[in-house]
Amino acid sequence: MKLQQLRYLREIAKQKLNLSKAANALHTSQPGVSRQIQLLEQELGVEIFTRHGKRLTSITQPGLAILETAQRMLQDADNLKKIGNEFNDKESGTFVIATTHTQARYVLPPVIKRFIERHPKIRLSLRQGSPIEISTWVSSGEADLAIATEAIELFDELVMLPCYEWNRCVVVPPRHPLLQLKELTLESIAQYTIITYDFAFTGRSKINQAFESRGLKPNVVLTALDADVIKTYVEIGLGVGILAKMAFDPARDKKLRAIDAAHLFEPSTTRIGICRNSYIRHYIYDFIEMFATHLDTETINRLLRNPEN
Amino acid sequence: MKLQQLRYLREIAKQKLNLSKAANALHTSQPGVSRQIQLLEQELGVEIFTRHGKRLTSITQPGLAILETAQRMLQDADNLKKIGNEFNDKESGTFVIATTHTQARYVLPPVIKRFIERHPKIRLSLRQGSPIEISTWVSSGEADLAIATEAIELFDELVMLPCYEWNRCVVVPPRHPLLQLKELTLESIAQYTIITYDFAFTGRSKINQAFESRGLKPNVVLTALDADVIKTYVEIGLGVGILAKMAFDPARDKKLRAIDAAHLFEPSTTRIGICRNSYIRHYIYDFIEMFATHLDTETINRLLRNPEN
DNA sequence: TTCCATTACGGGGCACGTAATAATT
DNA sequence: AATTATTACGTGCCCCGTAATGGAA
Repeated sequence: MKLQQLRYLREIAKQKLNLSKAANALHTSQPGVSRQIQLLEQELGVEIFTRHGKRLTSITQPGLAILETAQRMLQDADNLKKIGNEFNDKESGTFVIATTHTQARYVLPPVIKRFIERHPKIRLSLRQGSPIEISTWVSSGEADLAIATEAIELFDELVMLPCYEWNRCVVVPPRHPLLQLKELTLESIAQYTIITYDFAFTGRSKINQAFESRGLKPNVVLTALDADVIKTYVEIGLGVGILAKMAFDPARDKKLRAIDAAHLFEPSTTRIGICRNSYIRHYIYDFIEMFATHLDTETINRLLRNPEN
Repeated sequence: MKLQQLRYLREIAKQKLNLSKAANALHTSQPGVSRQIQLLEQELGVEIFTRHGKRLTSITQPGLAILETAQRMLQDADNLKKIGNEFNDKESGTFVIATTHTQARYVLPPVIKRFIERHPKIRLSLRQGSPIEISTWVSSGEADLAIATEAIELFDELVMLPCYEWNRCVVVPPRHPLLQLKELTLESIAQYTIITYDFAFTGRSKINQAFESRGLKPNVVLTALDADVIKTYVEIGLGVGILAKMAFDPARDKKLRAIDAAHLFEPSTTRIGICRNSYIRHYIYDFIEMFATHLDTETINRLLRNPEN
């Protein structure tokens, strides 16, 4: 059994059973891949794929089990390389953070500034996407870390590290009637059209819950992928915005006013997602601790071992 | 990077850094091993071993990390083969149970009888040893399962599945004074010389605890590795025996009398130890469920994922 | 007809074995 | 002197790439 064969296998699965595409993606020849898969099947004594004549049509039951194990082996092979780099040259390497707009725009900048000051030789990159995309990237090894608020509990191979809780605010144009109220209520908000995050994003479900629990049906006229869009539409008077408090900056957003809404919605927790089986280089530990000071190396390791404590 | 290289690495570590012995154990040549290790070190960019001239003297820090990952990869490689066999021929295979005397002699026989009736083509073997040895075998993959009562919590890579609790009894020759008592007490036992299990065996520590908590210093004249030896010496009048209740069979042990001692000593729990990352063939699930009916496949899988629930 | 997997075949790289060497104990 | 790791060197296997073939859509 060769690691190559497992790489071929993984790529075929990734390319939805198209062997030619897999060969292409791996910059090798079609026959080579075909042959190695056959050899692997022969060695293990089972068919990994079902074939209709000369097409791969599906993965067999043993094939699934094999694929799963193969993926872990390949990840470990990557880990070996990471270990090599780690001790080889501690201060260079790559670091891919997958995150959502809100984090990238409002939370991460100061952290990243400190990080690149401390680790100038690390090639850092940010990949922005939806929570689902983010999780996929991390679990496939394309990214090292996910930072998001929702929907990353779905992936088995990711371990979630709670970082901090945050609340929401309501943003309105200056002189908006809501600014006159002594205390902001859900009922008063519901009188206006609402602009907020898209579903499956930054704690959107918490907003829905709050309104539903009071029997209110808010009129959401626009859902956006990021806070900047929301603010823009609030500015032009399309409605009131509900967004994460950290996404409002009085110095910057002079054309808007924010009203604290912490008492109206459940707080959300932002988490770091990290692939359970991946080797963690020292600068990644360092980054995590910068981002959430309570997550020191020891704590992280404990959480990685016992996911649910 | 080649799996062979990792095998060489693992074997060198196993042979305490003696490269020649490793080459021998793997039925290959010394230079081949040496060379491949060098290539691996070169590829990963770190030294795995420290060398004094031409001797391997120790494993470096990165070497340790590499070794650990390599071992998991090799185990996964084994798992792939197991998966192959599993689907290839469901009813043949091998099954090595590592266990202690007490289990092998008094508990396992009926279970094993049923097992070989149901899976006649499986090559089953029992390996008897001390709890430490047993754990080592399972964690190194030499055995599939450990069945024991103590000391198997020490190995990180083993998951323990609690099977059943058991208590102790005191065995004495016929017409022994202890048989006249209305109720057996630790004080009355302590008046006699005692024969029981060796340290680190079948719940020996529970026995010590009980006496100590009453401020008693029992006079243990003989410690044995198994119940048969204990019984033999009790028969010849050397003292009273304390052993697992299941190790006394009135039909067989006609020259002895047993007195229940469940109220004197904390019960012990017998557990199955299984290597966290190994692929479990269906007949092994089957065996475990025969041994402890509450451990069905689903329960086992859950425990494997969340070790401590 | 096109796309795609498999079979056929040849070349080159590399893993392994034997032999020789060097360094420790 | 004995043990043990490394270097030198040749051979054979096997992986891979090109070309050709055979099924599916």
